[in-house]
Amino acid sequence: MAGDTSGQTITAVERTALVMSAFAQADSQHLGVTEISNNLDISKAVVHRTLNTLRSLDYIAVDPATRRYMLGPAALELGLAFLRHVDVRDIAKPMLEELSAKTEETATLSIRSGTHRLYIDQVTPSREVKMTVLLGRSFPLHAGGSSKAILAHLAPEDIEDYMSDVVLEPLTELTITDPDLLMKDLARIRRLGYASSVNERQPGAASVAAPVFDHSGWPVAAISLCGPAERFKDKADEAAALIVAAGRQLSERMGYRG
Amino acid sequence: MAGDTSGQTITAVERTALVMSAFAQADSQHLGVTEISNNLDISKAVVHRTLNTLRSLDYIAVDPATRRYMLGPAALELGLAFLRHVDVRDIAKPMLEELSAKTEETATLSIRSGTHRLYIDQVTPSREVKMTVLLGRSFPLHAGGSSKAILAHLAPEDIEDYMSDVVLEPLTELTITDPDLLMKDLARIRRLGYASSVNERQPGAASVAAPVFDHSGWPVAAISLCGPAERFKDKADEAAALIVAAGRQLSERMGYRG
DNA sequence: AATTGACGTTCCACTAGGCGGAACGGGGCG
DNA sequence: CGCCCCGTTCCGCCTAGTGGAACGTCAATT
Repeated sequence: MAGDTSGQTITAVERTALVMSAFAQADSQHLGVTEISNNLDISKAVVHRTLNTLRSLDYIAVDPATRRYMLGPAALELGLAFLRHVDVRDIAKPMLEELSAKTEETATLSIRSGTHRLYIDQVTPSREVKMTVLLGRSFPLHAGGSSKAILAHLAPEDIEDYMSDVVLEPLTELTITDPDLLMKDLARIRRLGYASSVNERQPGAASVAAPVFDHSGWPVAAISLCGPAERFKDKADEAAALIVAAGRQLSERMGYRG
Repeated sequence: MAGDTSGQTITAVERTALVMSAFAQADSQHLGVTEISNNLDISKAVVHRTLNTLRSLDYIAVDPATRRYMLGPAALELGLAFLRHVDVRDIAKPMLEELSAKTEETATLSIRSGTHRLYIDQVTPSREVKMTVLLGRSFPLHAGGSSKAILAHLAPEDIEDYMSDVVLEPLTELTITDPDLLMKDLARIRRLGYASSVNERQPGAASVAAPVFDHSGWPVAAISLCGPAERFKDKADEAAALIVAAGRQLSERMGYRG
C-alpha cells in the first residue's frame, strides 16, 4: 500500500511535504507561519525557514502586505507535469463526455492518493440545475460513490488498515461511520460492480461510481455519474449500467487484463 | 523579484524542491536515482532518501518493476489547489474563448514562474490544422511571444538580472540569443504594447502576446494568440489589436489600475 | 553459464547544518 | 497610546543527516 514508511527517510523532507500539503488541503488560500506551526506541530522558526526556502524556488508566494503565504506557480508546474505523464485523464475524457451527454448529468473522474481520492476531471451537462465538483479537492476513501468504489477493491489488508488507522469522519449526516456497515456496503459494491451514494459526501447529491484498475490489477481511479439527489434517484439504474461499462472499458485501456 | 534568496533557508528543503522540479521539467515521466543525482549534483544516498520520503507521502510513486520514480498524486493535488486559489484562469477563460472564436486560432494563457513561464490554459479552434500548446510545460522568459511580453515589463533591474544570470539558450534557430537584440525587441514590445514571435520558440509557429498585470503593477501572466506561421502572418495585425485589448481588460479585472 | 557493469539501497562514523527557546520589531485593534 | 500577536532573526548546543564505500540484484554481454 502507498503511504507506508519503509526504508530510510529524511525528516526535513517530510516536513517540506507536510507544509506543502497544508496549503493543498486548506480552504483558504493564505496560511500564516503560526497557523502552520500549530497545525503540524513544527516550531515557528522551522516553518518560517521552510516557507522562505520554498518561496525562493517559487513553490510558495508571499503577499508582502499581509505577510501571509500561499502556493506559488511551481506548485502548478508540478501538478500539470503529473497530468502530462498520466494518461487516465486523456483516455477518460471522451468517455466522460459521452456519459454526461447520455444522462444529462455530471460525469467525473477521480484518482486515489493514499487514504484519499481527488477529482481530476469532470464534464457537466448544459442545463441550469447541475452538479459541479471541485477539482483537486481530496476526500477520504469512505465517503461518496467514487471513494467507496476504490476502497472496496483494495487488498483486504489495506481495507483493514484503513478501517483501523483512519477515523471514519462524517462529511454529512449520512456518511457511513460504522465500520461494520461500511464493510457490508463494500461487499455489496464488489458484488454489483459499482458503488452508489446518496447524500453521503455532499448534501443533496447522489452518485454511482465504478472502479478503474491499472495494469497490475489495483484500483487507481474511479469514474462516476452524479447529480442532484432528487432527480438522480430515478435514473440511478440506467446510470449504474453505463458507469459499470465505462469503468470496464477504461480499465482495459489502462492495461488491465480482467 | 521572485527567486531571490534573502532570509534564512534550509538546504534540505531546497533539495526537496529541486528534486520535485526535476520531475516537473523532465521530458520522460520516470527518473532514476543516479540520473537525478548527476543532474542536481546531490549524492545518490541523499537523492534516494529524499525520494523515499516523498514516496511515503504520495508525492512520488515508484514502479516496483523498473525501480524508477515518477510524480505521485499528491503533486497533482498541489497543482489543482493552486488553480482553485488563483483566479486569473477563471477570469481569462471566456476571453480565450472569444479570442479563439474571432480569429479561428489558438488562444493561450501563461503565468510566470521565476525565470520561466508556463501555459496554464488554452482554447483551440475547430479546424483541422491548428496549434496546440503543452499545458504545464515551462519555457524561458526570452523565447516566444508570451515570454517576451512578460520579460519586457519586469523591473529594469530584473531584466538586467535575467540577461546576466541566464544564458539565452536557443529553442529554435530563430530564438533571439543576442542580449542587445533582445533588449531592442523588449523596448519595441513596451512601445507597441504587445510582443510578436515567429518561429522563436517553436518551429512553424507564430504568435502575438500581451502582458497581464496584477494589482501591484507587475506582469504575472501573458495572454496570446498563436497559430501555424504561414497563415498567421496575414492576420497578425488583427490579432495584435485583439490581444492588446484582452490584456488590458484582464489586467483590470486582476485589480490593476493602469 | 559466467562476467561485467550499472543501478538502487544500506551502512556507519564523523561533522556541520539546523533546531528552537528567546528576543526583536512592527502592524493593527481596542 | 499601549497591548498583543505575528513574522522574523539570533546563537550555542546537539543530533540528524551526510556521503564514500560496500552490498545485492538484475540485464545485457561474451
